[in-house]
Amino acid sequence: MMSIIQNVKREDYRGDTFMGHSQADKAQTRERILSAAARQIRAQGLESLSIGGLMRSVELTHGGFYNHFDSRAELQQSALERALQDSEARSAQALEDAGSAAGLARFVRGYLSRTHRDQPDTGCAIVALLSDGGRSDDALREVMSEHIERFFDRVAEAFGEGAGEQATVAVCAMVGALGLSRLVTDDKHSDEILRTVRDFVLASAREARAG
Amino acid sequence: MMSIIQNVKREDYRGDTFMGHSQADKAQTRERILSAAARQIRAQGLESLSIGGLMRSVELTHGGFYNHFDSRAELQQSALERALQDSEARSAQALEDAGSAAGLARFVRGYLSRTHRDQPDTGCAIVALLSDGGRSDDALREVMSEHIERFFDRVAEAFGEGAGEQATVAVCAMVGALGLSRLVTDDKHSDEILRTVRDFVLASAREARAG
DNA sequence: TGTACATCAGTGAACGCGCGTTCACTGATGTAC
DNA sequence: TGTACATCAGTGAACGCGCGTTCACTGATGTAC
Repeated sequence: MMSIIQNVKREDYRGDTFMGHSQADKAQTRERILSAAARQIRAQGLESLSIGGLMRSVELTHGGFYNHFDSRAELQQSALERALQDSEARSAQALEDAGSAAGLARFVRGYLSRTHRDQPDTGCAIVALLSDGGRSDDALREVMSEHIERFFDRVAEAFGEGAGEQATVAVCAMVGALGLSRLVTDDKHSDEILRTVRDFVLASAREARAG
Repeated sequence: MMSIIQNVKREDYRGDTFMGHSQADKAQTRERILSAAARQIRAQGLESLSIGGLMRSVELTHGGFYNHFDSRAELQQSALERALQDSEARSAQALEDAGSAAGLARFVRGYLSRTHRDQPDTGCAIVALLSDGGRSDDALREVMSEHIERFFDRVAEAFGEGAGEQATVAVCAMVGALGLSRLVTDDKHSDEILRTVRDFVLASAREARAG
């Protein structure tokens, strides 16, 4: 009986969630935990990470956590880095052809889209963790700061030479708009904030690249 | 012996922290707790509120908390409202003569000052709790949303008729700039963000009021 | 190819700890006479 | 004015609970022969 049940479970798990015991399997499990954590902190904040809840969300039990991370603190740091990388990769992709005006416009439209507003867990970690950053220890703060600097640099590059100040304003306006649009409960006003700032940034970028 | 010590303590407390037992005394104690909580959540977030820590910070013991609030949840709501009112009162004061360009300029300079950046606990609650808001229950979210709407309205009014979009951009840029300036660890860059956005908003306001 | 053994990812009970909350108690204040 | 009593803000021990962390154990996998 027991072995039948076990076998059935094994079948179900194969290729699904259960990963076997090879080193590659272990790395894959770690990846699933980390990926879930990176989403969790963007949705609910750095302090919302609980080992029990996180492991449950990837259908494992809490004890196994320590096969992959030394402590909750290490997880927080890794999850923050992952969350920032995730969102950086996304914007990097959009800005890939940053030399072209189209790339920049595509990035701005995506950043200030309703989709981005409504899916914080897969979106920009800087906005998702804007208030959390200042409350963390120096190591976490430094990680955030570096990614923010890169964000500014990337946008400045896309805006082009001599438009550094316009790029700075654009980044601040985009970050503020996304954050505020997520809190405003009136959908129409929330949409309007996104639209208004999007149009402003697009116009500013056109002007910068033309001038 | 005991009574002497007691008397000494009473003397020390008189007019200092101990408040007696009248209704006014009770209200004053509640006020001290609430005021500390409103600063605490701006410095460390809504979830950082602990009854023990809070009561210790106003030099009382945890048990007495329930003479003033029903639960931690009620405290969070009250503290959030207080924090938002605190910061709204500040900006209202600066914008008091919003009809004059000087009032608006004073507000913008104060909002994007290093002082404001370096003292989140007494500053704008919207920025301090920008990421926390979305994680709270509907009641707290609604409170934040209403204050955000008022913030937009106030600034729009100061910008004047027909400059609603410029006002929207200004609010987003100010919120983003303050939040980002708090995370950037390089002081020079942090200052530069504040300065750049301040100059942009001041110019935008001048233009709006002139046009 | 088949068998015996070692490895180690994952399990789940157990731990100490800090939290929110309750409650019996204290003692200074305000009130009634 | 002085005295006896009621009130109630504040105290601190105690509670149940969920958390991070540990650890003895399981059993599927990979390896040695």
